[in-house]
Amino acid sequence: MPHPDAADLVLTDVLFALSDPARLELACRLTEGPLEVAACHPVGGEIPKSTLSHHLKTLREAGVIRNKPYGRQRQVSLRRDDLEARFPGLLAAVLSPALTQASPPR
Amino acid sequence: MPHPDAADLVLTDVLFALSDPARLELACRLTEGPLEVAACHPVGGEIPKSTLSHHLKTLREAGVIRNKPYGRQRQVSLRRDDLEARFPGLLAAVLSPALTQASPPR
DNA sequence: CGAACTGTTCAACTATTATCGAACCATGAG
DNA sequence: CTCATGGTTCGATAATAGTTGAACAGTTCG
Repeated sequence: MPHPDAADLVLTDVLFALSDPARLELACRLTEGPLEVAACHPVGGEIPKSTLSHHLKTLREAGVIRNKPYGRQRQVSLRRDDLEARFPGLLAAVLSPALTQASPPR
Repeated sequence: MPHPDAADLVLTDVLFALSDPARLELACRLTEGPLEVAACHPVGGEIPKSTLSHHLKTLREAGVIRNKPYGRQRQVSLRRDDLEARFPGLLAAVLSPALTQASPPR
């Protein structure tokens, strides 16, 4: 299961991966810590496994997340350091408005 | 020719608009100042007018650029202040790596 | 007015992306 | 080994995005 090197991250690929509401929302939740794939379903409700897996693949191939075996499941985590090294400030700038938008208004 | 209000800018739309290499490169050039549409062609070479107009539409509808009549042509400009107000730091985080990537490597 | 100039819109086509069921693969438990 | 569990991959279809020529619209100049 291939992950791009930190130095090879492509900005347009990262932006594209985060330009989908479901993927952006997941990236936000991953700032809290790693999740198993089963916990990566959108907040609204369950989606088919294959659809979820496709979104994870998009994020992984762009270098936004890491997806590694973890016992009989897999652990999904945000590649914070790699993203910060390659695109300083980007993650904060993208996720902070998304987080405030997600939190309950008032 | 509709432009979204600054308060209505949608993050995923902005990210999507900037996730295309040609559009991202144009956004970079617009940091230098406004351009006429004819000057918005990608650096590599000319593209059909209708294709260029389509990319400008994508950027405009996302709220990244403003496109206003200017004599017999149109002036294209970056909506820096509006973007900064809605998504602080985003533009800098996105364009600074793109700018260094564009400048001659050494 | 009428022609030239600058861009946008339209319509058709192509290409990429999303969605989802079914088949498949690996791991751990019995 | 066998079976259940947790996820990925495959293949087909639907939806969205990109590309482009041609037609159209606004502005300026003669």
